[in-house]
Amino acid sequence: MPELPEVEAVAARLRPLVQGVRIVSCGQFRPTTAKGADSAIGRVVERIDRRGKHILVRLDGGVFLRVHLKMTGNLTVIPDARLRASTVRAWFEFEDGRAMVLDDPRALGRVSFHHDGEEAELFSELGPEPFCAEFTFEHLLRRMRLSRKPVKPFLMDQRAVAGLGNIYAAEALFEARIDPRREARRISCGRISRLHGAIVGILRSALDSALRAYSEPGGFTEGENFPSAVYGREGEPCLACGRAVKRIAQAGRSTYFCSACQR
DNA sequence: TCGATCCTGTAG
DNA sequence: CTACAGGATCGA
Repeated sequence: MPELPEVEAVAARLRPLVQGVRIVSCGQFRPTTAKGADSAIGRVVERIDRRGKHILVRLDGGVFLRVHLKMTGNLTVIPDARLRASTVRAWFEFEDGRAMVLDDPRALGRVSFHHDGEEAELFSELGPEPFCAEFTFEHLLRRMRLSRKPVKPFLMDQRAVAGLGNIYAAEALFEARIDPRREARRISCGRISRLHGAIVGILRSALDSALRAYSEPGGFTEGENFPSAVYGREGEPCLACGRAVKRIAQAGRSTYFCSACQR
């Protein structure tokens, strides 16, 4: 489920619920789910940050929990730590009886405990945040010139820019009218400029709708999010030209695109 | 750079 | 039953 916009929405909803609360116990589904989680016991949550698709739960004493939701994870607060859904894979009980839980049917999501000093190394391969000044057209150009990957797997690998996944990479390439199969380094300056704008624009509007969806009373309403132009629309008419949207496999993932509009 | 792998659920 | 899933890592 989550790319940068959804992860940011999860973090935003968490913030007011956990700030200043002390963790008194924790548990996990399997020892690989939340490595080092016990070290969080007795600490107070100071802040929730996000870096790419990672959620950082800052704790007192210069440490943090890193949470990655992978495909189907969700990080929420439940009112009673004892009443956990069967899909909860890691939980952190608070003094007041509530709990922050990693709920993930597919159990791919991970939590890990770190000292602040490890942060730089932890994210040394992670590209800049798409909404930060560091993510410029020049930066994208430079990175693209170095990669022989097809541009869509290139965008998904988190090193050129953090936070894009299978949906928004496809959507950005559609908006920029670029063929997802094209080698990154063989794409012209003009197209890269369009792509840069499309990445920021797509993530911006997806973030807006994710924040809206998460703030509504019903909570998280999946699918009601961002209306896709190409993702998941195999065989349906391209919104620009009417020809059928295609689906191909790239690096083991589905890629949706319009072979007429994207060249 | 590609395929297998981690996991479970759901759609066809 | 098989295919596939809004992710990422690992080894060949």
